[in-house]
Amino acid sequence: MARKTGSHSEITGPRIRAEASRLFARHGFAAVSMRQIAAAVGVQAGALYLYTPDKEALLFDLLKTHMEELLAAWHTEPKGAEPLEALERFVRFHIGFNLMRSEAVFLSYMELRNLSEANFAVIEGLRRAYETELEEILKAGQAAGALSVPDTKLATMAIIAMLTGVNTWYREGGRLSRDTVETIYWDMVRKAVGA
Amino acid sequence: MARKTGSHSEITGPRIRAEASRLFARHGFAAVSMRQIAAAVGVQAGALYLYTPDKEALLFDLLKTHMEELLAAWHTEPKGAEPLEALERFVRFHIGFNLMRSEAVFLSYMELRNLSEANFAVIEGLRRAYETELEEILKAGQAAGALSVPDTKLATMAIIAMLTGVNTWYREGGRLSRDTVETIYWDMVRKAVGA
DNA sequence: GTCTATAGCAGGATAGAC
DNA sequence: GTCTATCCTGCTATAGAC
Repeated sequence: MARKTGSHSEITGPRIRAEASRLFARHGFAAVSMRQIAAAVGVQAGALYLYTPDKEALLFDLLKTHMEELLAAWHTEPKGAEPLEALERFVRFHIGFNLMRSEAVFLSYMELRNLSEANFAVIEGLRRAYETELEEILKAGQAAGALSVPDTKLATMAIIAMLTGVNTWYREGGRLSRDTVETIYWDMVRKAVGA
Repeated sequence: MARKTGSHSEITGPRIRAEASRLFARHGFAAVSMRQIAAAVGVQAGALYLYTPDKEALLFDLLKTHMEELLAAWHTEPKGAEPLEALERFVRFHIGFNLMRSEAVFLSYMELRNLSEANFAVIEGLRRAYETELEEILKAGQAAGALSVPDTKLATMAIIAMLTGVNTWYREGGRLSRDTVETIYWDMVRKAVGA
């Protein structure tokens, strides 16, 4: 029997997260109301509180899940045997994954200040762990003489900023394919680290 | 005669912009109330409307002024005679200016979506004009054979993202001086463009 | 030019019916 | 699990006294 209202707990939770992510990315966390999220999902505002204790916890859940999936995805990538191979994999992985999850990436950069101190520290820790992955590649490459940078920490920050920047201008169906963009950026990174 | 309340139009206007900039950068445009800004300035909320027609116009004024000052400052820089000299000047200028105006830079990246369509277009135009300055340097360098990039447009975006990223981690009094950071980044940029 | 006061509305979150 | 109704708070912006 069809009915207007009923139980949908398995589907409503994910839909709330998806719509919240979309709305937060588009308008900003503070500018989006619980009523707007509820309307996008197709439920009443009160129903959201069955799935999250409050608005901030909803944001935290989105950011934490994203960062954990980013790290998990990177860890399943085949490791390059040589340092330059590992670096190329990182460059391509970062661009590819970030374009695939552009909404969540955007949130992770823009909405950190809306987290409580404790929750901020958690996300910050995950971000640092990811950055360390790249820095270790650079250090290993430097030690092996496969590349040469003035400062591995600064090179790490520079490369990540450069790669993440792709998200600000890349549009599907534009002038260049994702793969071409990855290749061009890999070329610039390779040269930048003196390899 | 001293008095508690009175005329301060010459000083209140700039103070409103300064406090609004600080608060918007720290908490986000949507999360800051007109009451908070007024309290920081030391006036009542109603008084703000003598200086701005509404909250969005206040943000637009901050962003527009910043972008215009950025372009004006760049245009007063001595131009390099050779392409590589010009590129080095751009790199050092961008890092230096952005660190000096970190609040406004942050706003210009984070709060664009809180502008009306028309105001957004104005800021976007100024940003594009600035990017074009770098792209012209790269094109000239490419034509002169002083450097080699796969794509000047992508190299422009990559370099700007990389340089602007300094703002996310640089802290005065940290491990490296501003000048050292500029030199390290210039080294990476120079190599990245194959010079 | 600034103040106090307030109109008019929207927000987060909860209570209790179904 | 969802809905309706509501509490309480805070917001932008304006009116009118000083």
